[in-house]
Amino acid sequence: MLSRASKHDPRCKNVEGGTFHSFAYKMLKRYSKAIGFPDAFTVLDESDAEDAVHRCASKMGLYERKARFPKKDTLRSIISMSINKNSAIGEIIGKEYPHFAEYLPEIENLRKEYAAYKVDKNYLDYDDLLVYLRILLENSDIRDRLSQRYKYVMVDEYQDTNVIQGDIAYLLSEKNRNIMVVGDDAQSIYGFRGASHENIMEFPGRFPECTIIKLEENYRSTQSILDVANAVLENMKNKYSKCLVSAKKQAGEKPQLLFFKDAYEEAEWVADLIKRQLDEGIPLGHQCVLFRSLYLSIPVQSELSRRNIPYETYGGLKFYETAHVKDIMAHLKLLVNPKDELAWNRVLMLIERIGPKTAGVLIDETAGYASLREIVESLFPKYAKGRPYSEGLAKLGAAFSAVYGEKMNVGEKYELILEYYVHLLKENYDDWHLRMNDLEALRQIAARYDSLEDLLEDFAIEPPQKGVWGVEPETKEEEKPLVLSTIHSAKGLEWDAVVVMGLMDGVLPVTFALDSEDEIEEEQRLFYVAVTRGKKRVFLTLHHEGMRGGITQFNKISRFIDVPNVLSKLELMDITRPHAREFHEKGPEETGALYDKKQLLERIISFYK
DNA sequence: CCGCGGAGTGTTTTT
DNA sequence: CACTCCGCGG
Repeated sequence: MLSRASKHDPRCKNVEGGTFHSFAYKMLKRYSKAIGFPDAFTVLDESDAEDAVHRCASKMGLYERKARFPKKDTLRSIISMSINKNSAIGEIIGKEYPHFAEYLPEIENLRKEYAAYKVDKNYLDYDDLLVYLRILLENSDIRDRLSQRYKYVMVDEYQDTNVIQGDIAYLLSEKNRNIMVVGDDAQSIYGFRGASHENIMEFPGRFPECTIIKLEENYRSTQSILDVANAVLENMKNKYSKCLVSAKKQAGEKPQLLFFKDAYEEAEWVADLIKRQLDEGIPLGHQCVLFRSLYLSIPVQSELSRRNIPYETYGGLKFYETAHVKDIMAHLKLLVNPKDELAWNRVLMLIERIGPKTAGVLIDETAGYASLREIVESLFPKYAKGRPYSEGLAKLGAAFSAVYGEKMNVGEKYELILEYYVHLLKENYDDWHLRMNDLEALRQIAARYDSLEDLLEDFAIEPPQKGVWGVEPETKEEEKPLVLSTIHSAKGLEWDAVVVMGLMDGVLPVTFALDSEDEIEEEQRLFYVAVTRGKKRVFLTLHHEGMRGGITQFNKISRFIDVPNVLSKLELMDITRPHAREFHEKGPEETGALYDKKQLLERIISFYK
C-alpha cells in the first residue's frame, strides 16, 4: 500500500506502516524493558502456539483420562477466540463448542497455565503481540512518547479490527486526535477471528469531533458489476444503507454466470478464458481467479500448467508452514535463542531414535546451560556414547559448532544448516526433491538479510507469500503471473477481469457456516467482496457434480445467487460440453481383444529391462 | 521407548 | 482424503 501511495507522492516512503501485529512487534521490541520482558523474545506462529498449548495440557495430565479431551488446535482456538472476541472462555465454549462444556474448568486452568508458560519461556503468540501492546499503551508515560512520535494515525480496513485493535488505535491517537479510519461494514469477513463492525460504530463516540465521509461513488467497477453487488447487499438481513454508484460512464458488460458438469470442465473453461483474454490483450497480472477455499483451485492449477500459463497462489496452506521449512527455521532459531524449547523439540525429534521422551529429557538438561556452545560442548558429549541416537546427536552438534561463533553471513549459516538437514529431509520425506526446491528458494531469501534475528522476525510476523519476497516491485506489469487467490486474501485488491469459481451451496456458503445466521451472512459478505474485486469483467462459475470421499454429490447453485434480483443482473450461460460428457458416460468401448493378461504383464515388465 | 501401521475422524478463512 | 491418535512389536 505504501509503495502504491509513493507513486503519487514520494514522501509516502517515509511513512511507517504495517499490520497491527507487525507494529506491535516493533513497539514491544523498543519498549520490552517497560513491560518486564527481556530484549529477546520469540514470536510463536500458529502451529508453535498449538504445540505450546499441547505441552501445557500434557503437563497438566489432561490427556491421561479416558474421556476425549479437545485436541490442541481446538484448545488453542478456544483460548485465542476468548482473547480476540473479548469474552470469557465459558462464553466461547457455550456458543461455539457446547459439546466440550464439561471441560470448562480444565480449559480455564489451561489458559492460565499457557499464559504462565509463555511468560516463563519468553514466548509471545500472535494474540499476545496485541494484548501486550495495549498494556504498554495503557501506561501514560509510554503513551505520551508514542503520541510524540506518531502524530497522525490511519487505519485501513477498519471493519476487520477487533476490540483490542480498536483500543490500540484509540490509545495511540487519544492525545493528538489525528486519526482517520477507513472501512466498509459490508466487507467485514473476519468475524471468525474476532473482528466486528462495532469499532466503526463506536468511533464517533470515542472521537465526537470526527467528520464522517460516506464514499458512495465507486471508482473501481463498472455499473453492471455494481448492480450485482447491490443486489447481494439488498438480500442481507443486516440492512446496509448503501447503493454503489459507478464513476465510470459506460455500464460495461453484464457479469456472466456459467454452469459446468464437473470441476474439470469448469477448470478447463476457466483456463481457456484466461488464455483468450491474454490474447485479447489483458495481461495475466490484470486477471484473477478467486475461490472460497484453496482446494478448489487444484483442477485450475493443473489446467493452467498444461497451457504453460504462469500463476501464483495467495492464501491457504502456506509454504512457510510446511514441515520442512519449519524444520530448518527451528535450527536457525536455536542459533539465536538456545532457550527456545519448542525449537529444540522439533530439532531433536527429527533425529533417529529420539522420540518425545528422550527429547523431553534433553530439553530439560539444556536449561542448565547459558549458550548453544556450552550445550554442544558440555551437554552433548554426555550422550555421545551408548545411546541409539548418539551418532545423530553428534552430527547435530557438529553442524551447530560449524556455525556458531564463526564470522559468516546469514546465507552461509543457512547453507551449513541446510547441508546438515538434507540427510534428515531425505529420510523423512519421499517427496524431498520438491521440498528441497523450497529450501533453496529460502536460501536466497535468507542471503538478503544482515542478521539471523531479522530473518526470523520477518518470518514470524510477515512471512513471504511464496518463496519470493521483496522481488515483486521489480516485475514488469506484462510479466506478472496470474493470481489465484482465496477471497479472503484478495481483500483490497482489484483486477480488470475476475473469475469467481465454485459458487455452490456448501462451498460458498461453506457447510460449516450453515447452522448460524451470522456466519451465513459473513459468507454472503465474502461473496460481495469477491464480486467487487472486478473492474471490467466478472465471471461466476459453478459445477454440479462434486466428488466427496468417493461418492458423487449433486451440487446446488449458491443461495446467494439463486435469488431473482441477483439472477436478473447476470448473463446466464449454460456451457455444456457434449464430447467430454459422452466420453465419460459411455462406458467401455467395443473393440477386439489386444492383449490377454499374460501378454499385458510381459509388456509391462519389458519396460523395466 | 521408538517407530510403524491401522483405525478413525473432521473437513475454512488469517495475523 | 489427509492427518492424528492409539496399540503393538521390536
